[in-house]
Amino acid sequence: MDYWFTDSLPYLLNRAGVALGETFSRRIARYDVTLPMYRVLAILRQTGPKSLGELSSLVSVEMSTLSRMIGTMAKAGQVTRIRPPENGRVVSIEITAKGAALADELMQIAMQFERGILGDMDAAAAEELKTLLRQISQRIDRL
Amino acid sequence: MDYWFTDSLPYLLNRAGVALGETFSRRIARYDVTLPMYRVLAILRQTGPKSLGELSSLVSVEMSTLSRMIGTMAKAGQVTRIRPPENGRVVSIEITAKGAALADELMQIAMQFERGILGDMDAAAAEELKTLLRQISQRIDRL
DNA sequence: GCGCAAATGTTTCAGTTGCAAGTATCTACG
DNA sequence: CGTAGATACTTGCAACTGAAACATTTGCGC
Repeated sequence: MDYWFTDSLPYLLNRAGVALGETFSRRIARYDVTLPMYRVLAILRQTGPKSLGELSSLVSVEMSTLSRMIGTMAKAGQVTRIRPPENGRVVSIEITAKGAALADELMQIAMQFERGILGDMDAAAAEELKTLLRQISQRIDRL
Repeated sequence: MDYWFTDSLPYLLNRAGVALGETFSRRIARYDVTLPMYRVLAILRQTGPKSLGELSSLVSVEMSTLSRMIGTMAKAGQVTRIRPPENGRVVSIEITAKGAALADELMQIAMQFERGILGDMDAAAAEELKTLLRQISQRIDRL
């Protein structure tokens, strides 16, 4: 046997991802923000308005799910939906001042969290890890 | 700004994990097996019978969800639930011959899939990546 | 310009999930 | 022994999800 499932990339990736996600979710739960919501806030905050479709692929969430999520975030005053006059099909999602403030606060927590995880890990190794993860995503998209 | 969300570890990890999972799921869909089911089969196949609780933590799935999943897998004749006489609380999940054959077939696909992903990536780099992922999981469990 | 296909979101509905409560078994302690 | 508490799993129920149907807008071919 030259293949060990528990040494396979998808398994290890899923395991680490779920563990990270659960832990971080608990840490931001008191803000009444779920992890995917945080991702939306962070991306809007750092890269400006996005259409639903763009957001969907950026945060890896189904568009129908995201549509509803944006609805509740809009109700909470964190984002707004805008129909740009130049293209009535698209919905541009923009972050509000309130949402931006929240995003800033949460990103502080995320920074600390990531530092805690990478901790004493070699900085170069961490960078290498990230590069590999990016390569993997790209490779799959192209597959 | 010294923090870029889309360069953060949880984001990259989730992105790669979701992409990998979706692609592989599609590839095994014709066997009527979901990705978590495949994980259960592969683990049982390679490491022998496990209790529900053990399986739950190994495949990162809630026990209640897993309990129902094992129910449908049992109906499909892939696994059996056994109450060990020496401990009536536990349910030992064992893979059947049919399940084992299926697991073998799916693991072949998984091997090819992983080779396709890692592709021309440096073997040492891939090993390093896996080591880092293991470290991250451990570090979180201990956190 | 007009009709029709494609693009982009939203809604509906059936199926799934996760939490909390329930059940069964075991263990420890008086 | 008997009973309180812990452990391991299952089930009920409300909330959530994804696929498909729907609605709206745009752009293409004629």
